[in-house]
Amino acid sequence: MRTSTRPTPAKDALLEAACSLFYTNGIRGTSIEIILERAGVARQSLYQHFESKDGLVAAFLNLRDERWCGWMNDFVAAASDDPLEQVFAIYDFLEDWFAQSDFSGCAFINTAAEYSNPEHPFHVLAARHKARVLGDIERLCKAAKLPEHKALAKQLALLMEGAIVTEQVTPGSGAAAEAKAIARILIQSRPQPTRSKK
Amino acid sequence: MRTSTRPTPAKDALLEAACSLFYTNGIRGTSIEIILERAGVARQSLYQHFESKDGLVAAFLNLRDERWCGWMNDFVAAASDDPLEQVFAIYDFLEDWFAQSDFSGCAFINTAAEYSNPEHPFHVLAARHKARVLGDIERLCKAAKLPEHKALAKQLALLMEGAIVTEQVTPGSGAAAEAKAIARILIQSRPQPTRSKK
DNA sequence: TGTTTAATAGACCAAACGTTCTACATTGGA
DNA sequence: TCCAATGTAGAACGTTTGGTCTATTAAACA
Repeated sequence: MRTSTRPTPAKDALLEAACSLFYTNGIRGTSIEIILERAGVARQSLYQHFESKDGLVAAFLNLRDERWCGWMNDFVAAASDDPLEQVFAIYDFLEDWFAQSDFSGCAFINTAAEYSNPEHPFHVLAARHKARVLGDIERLCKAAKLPEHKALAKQLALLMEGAIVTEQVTPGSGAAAEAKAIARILIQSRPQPTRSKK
Repeated sequence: MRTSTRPTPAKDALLEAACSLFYTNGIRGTSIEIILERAGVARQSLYQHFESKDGLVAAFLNLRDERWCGWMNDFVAAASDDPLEQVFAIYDFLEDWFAQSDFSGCAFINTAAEYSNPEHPFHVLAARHKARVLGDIERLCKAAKLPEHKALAKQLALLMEGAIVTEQVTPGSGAAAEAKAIARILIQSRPQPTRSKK
């Protein structure tokens, strides 16, 4: 057997350290050395559980995807019972996220930036994450009975990306509230749901 | 004298190579070695004209800022005589840019992602570029006599960022047209300029 | 003409990096 | 009790990286 598959203390510590360091310092900006130090784990343990740095990166991206989507969905679900309010709560979630001390933009945008080739495995994982988020937003729009919910979701997702990078490049710009305001206008200006149709 | 200051063939070749490589492969993803090879220039020539890799990076960022803003302003100016149409032309410019074969997102967003610390010199240059772009958009909005032109410009800039990263992570998503459509809605839903006021 | 100045080629260096290897300790079942 | 799994510490390896040093050439110019 080359690499273990079920979690162990060392593996967990490594993933946790990788998650934090890859996120804040980027992938190329984070050395194996620093990860080992942060995790308080022996060198060999890394290669016991991951076949290479790239393997650890992939694990980080998958974990981050799972966690981030969980955070957003949990926040939105807890924000209100009204499906329409849940849509707007997306941007309240962003505001919370931006206020976190270690906020460094979106891990997947950053990864796609570091690995520009769209066919690079890491870039593919980034695109997959964004597709998943878009799906979540579509679900919220549908639940709120908003007309053309898929088209609207694309717009709301674009606003989200805009808010994230604006806040990343220029912290304190209040981009989350800005995006929320735009979202409100977009939804208000929508054609009303035609309850006729046969 | 340590480093020359006026342009020379070798310096130009280096800057050109750096501009292209730093943009598409990122800063940490681009070695001095590859830059020298691409520029067809001797190793020593680099350190004759720039005090270090970081110096070359700074030169790249300044040049890129100058050029990109020039591209956008030229495009917009050439697009129409109508100031309002010029505002919308921002997103036509994006569409053109996205279609370029070497499109790799915004060099400054990418740089801010690679150097997450907002006080890092490169991050600062990124933020300064975005501030400059925002200023350009404000100018366009003001020329189009759009009410609350500064607040509107912030929204239009956010749409721009959203379009850029959406297209970067998921090429072919048509984010430029999407952003333009949202911009249209935003401008239409604005309060009309009150020509009364005293 | 002789002197800068910019350029070249390529050896060299120390550090960092990802990775492998060896040797040893702990621990929980079979 | 013994084995296998999981862990540790740390040396070592080959490569890459950013940067320096030396030596040489070619053109600009007073």
